[in-house]
Amino acid sequence: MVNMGVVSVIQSAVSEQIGQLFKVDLAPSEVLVNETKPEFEGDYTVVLFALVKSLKKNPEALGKELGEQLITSNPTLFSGFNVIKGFLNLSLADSFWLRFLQQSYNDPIFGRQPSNGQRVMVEYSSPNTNKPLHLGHLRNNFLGWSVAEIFKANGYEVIKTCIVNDRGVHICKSMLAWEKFGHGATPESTGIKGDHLVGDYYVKFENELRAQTIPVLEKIRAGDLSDIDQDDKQKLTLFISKVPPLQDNAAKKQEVEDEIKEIARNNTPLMREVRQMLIKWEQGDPATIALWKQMNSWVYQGFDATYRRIGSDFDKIYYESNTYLLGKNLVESGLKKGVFFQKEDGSVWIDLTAVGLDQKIVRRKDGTAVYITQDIGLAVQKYEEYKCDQSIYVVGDEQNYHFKVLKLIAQKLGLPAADGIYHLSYGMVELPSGKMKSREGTVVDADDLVDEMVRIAQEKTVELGKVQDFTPEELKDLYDTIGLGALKFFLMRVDPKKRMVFNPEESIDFHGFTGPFIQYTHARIKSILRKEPVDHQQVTDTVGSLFPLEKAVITLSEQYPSILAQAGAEHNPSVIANYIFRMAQTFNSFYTEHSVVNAESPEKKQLRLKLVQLTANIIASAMHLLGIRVPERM
RNA sequence: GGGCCCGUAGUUCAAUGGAUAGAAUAGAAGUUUCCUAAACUUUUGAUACAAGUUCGAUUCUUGUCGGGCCUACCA
Repeated sequence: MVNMGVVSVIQSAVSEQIGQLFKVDLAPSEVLVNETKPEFEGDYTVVLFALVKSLKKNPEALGKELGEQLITSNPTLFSGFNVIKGFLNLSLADSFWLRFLQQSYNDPIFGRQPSNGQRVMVEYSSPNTNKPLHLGHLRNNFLGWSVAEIFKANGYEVIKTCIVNDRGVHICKSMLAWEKFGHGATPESTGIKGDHLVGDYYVKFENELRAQTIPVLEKIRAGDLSDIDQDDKQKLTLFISKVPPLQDNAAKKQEVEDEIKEIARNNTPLMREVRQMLIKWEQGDPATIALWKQMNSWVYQGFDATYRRIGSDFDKIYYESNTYLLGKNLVESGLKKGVFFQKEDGSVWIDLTAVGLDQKIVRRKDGTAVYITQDIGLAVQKYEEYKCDQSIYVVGDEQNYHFKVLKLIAQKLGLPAADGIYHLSYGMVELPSGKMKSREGTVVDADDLVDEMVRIAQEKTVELGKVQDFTPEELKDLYDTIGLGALKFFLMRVDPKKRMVFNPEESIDFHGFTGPFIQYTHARIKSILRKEPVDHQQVTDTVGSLFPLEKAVITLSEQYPSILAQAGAEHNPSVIANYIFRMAQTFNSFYTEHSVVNAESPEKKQLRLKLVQLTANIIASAMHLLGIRVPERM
């Protein structure tokens, strides 16, 4: 890996000295180097315990010997050391930090890697066209966009894509409800944003469906199955027979009851009508297609506005209506290769029991492709179009199993795209009251949330009254910057893999571990730089030794390139969020303790100006990778 | 029934097997003649439980308890 951060320099130096002193081969990556804890003297610490055994030395002696050897062989790097228990604490020479500062302070792309010739695709957002975006989509969009930028920063060419789920029973629900209850309503006639309008009819459908389910369910409970479809009758009878033995097991009983309810829902007149509509859509019925196009176009107008607002963009958009038939020919070739097998009824399956999974259907008995087959087909199409080395799917963790199977099938089929499949799985966003449920109307709408954040940013800014000379356009821009910055930072500061709780009260806070805190740090630096230009002359050792807080800021700055590498390797923007917060925090302490403009000497002033400029560059760069803008003033 | 994931201060989050488990917020106490106080400083407070591996465990293993997700010829 091309990471010549100081940590890897130390690792190499230790590895080399161990080799010379003890004739032992130790890879640099095996040397454990940590930041020295603040209560001890030093900058970085080599942890020696692991070496003690193989070298047969006691930790103290080993540390002393190694420390002396390191200093004599690297006099420009190390200025001192101490050994406590098994920890070798190394101090790095001020001149080293000054050299680093001189090289980096004016580098606008500090930390970014040159092109590595690799191409990666990031698929994210992937909305359904039957309702507007919500809080969960925001986490997805922010993560996807950010990971794409992080990969660019690590030298990859990136293609951002989106698969729009524009067909299927869900959109038919909105269409049917609009037909029945819409009276020709349009976004223009109602003044409602297109995606919200369509979503309203989806809700209307669900409400109507709930009402229709009640009598069906009552009839089932009364033992009358005459209204139930043939295919469902058997399942239903089975479930009903399961209920009485489960009286003591509330959770299990609920599960079975839910299954029964689901069957009841599917046997309402409304659901029958919706399925009829889907069949008409698949047959290409002109009226159905026209209505579908009409309503989807409303949704796209709405989505476009939201995407523009939150800063999501795509290089290529796929539509499920164009891709849902893909993958059928793969089934044929899979059968020939013996990867798949056919059951008596004609359905095609793959047997994954050998790797601890189940059998999975890949083609229905009626010959149509299932979801996973379409996904494989799309993966192939993507590869043919872009030949990406990696294909990252930003999809919620409820689909972990799906992607595991997807990759396995692709590998068994020997597809060239197979090994590059990576599921960036993220946890659900929950509310303090629990999970968001669209059927219960507890979903936090994306547009509403953004509006609310921006509104609070405005309120707070007006209250502080620091930018009263801004034009109305500048103010609007600033409110957007702060409001969206707070929201994005809040959703990305957590490890993507983990579930997270969104508390509306706390997430609108602009203090502490938040986006605005970091934006504010940037604005204060810019204020200094407006007052005093940076002198580009070489900093020399005559400035005197570095104060702890000066050194702390430089040390953190130096870590930025390896933080970017780590964030990329882990597909994890929260690494950057945590880092940049720590950077801002440390800088603020420095800012309070030491004056830049009124520094003790002209040399110190120039040193600090460079330090301050480097910090501003890093903050702007890191925040950009999170999709967050930083203001000149706030 | 089977599989996967998660339990850390009141709350929301950190911690490649390494030093006395870090932050933020909430609570308590301070800091504006000085580059923007959306800031800074001090302070109270946590590894669900029980064994095991290890010089050393929040981290690895097993069990218990508590939560989530998957296990559809839905997408």
